[in-house]
Amino acid sequence: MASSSYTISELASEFEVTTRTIRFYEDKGLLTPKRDGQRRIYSASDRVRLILILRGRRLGFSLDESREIIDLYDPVGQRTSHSNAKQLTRYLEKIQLKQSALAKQLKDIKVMQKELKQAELRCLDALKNI
Amino acid sequence: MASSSYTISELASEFEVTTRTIRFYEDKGLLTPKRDGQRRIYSASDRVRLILILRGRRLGFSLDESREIIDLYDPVGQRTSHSNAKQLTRYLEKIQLKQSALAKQLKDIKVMQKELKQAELRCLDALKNI
DNA sequence: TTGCTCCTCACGTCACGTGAGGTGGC
DNA sequence: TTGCTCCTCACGTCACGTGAGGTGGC
Repeated sequence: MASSSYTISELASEFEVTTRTIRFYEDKGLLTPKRDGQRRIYSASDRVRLILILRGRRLGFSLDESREIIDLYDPVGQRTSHSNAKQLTRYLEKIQLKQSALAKQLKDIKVMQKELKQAELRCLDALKNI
Repeated sequence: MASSSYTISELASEFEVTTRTIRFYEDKGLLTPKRDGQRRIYSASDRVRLILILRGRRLGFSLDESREIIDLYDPVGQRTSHSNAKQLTRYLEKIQLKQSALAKQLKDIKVMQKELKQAELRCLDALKNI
């Protein structure tokens, strides 16, 4: 495959964030693009990490939580820290914690959707009766 | 029904937030409790507003967005601002905007759940093969 | 008097927004 | 030279966290 690299403004416009936001994530150690002189060069994997960070952001995660999520996606076995049972169990617990947090959020969304639906109906009804 | 009023610490412990957080919402005009001397007295409707704010917070909404949500729940017809078709249409549009935002968030959650499930399986598999 | 809960500043932090001022190659 | 995109400070903002220091009634 061809060289898949990106400039900061390419990523910024693709994901509709400011360049400041992307630089901020680098400052916090979440992204580590290469450099061409002063210019930042982002790889395909940098781009994937950014996608994960921004999805976390949309769900209200802190950067530390997104950092964890990225670590959780890291394939098992590619890191020596996962090579023993103790680490794997700890890792599994973290995954399950995130899962229950997501389940709770899903519940919140469904409740809010139901309530908005009702508000919509009340509104349509009021419009009809004008 | 009996007097349903609450102290700040009662609400704080019920919803697991700090009293600072609740006072902050008052500072921003989202809550307007009565006073008994210096002490704040929260009504049942203050409590409902707090519930809505905190649900918004769990979904990553800003306080201004939560303020809008609260307004959207406000029953049609109890506010004169809704008495004409133009206002009702504007209101309906806002509801539908929120609905599509929630739909997007729901999608994000489902993707993340799927990925965490895969990470969980990889992990369980690695544990089995130790 | 001691505890407890409440209160009001007020400075700190996190995740950026928003200029200010400067550089580099078509 | 002019534009464009990139860069590095650095101060501002939002949503609180976290003490500091003080009050009031059992």
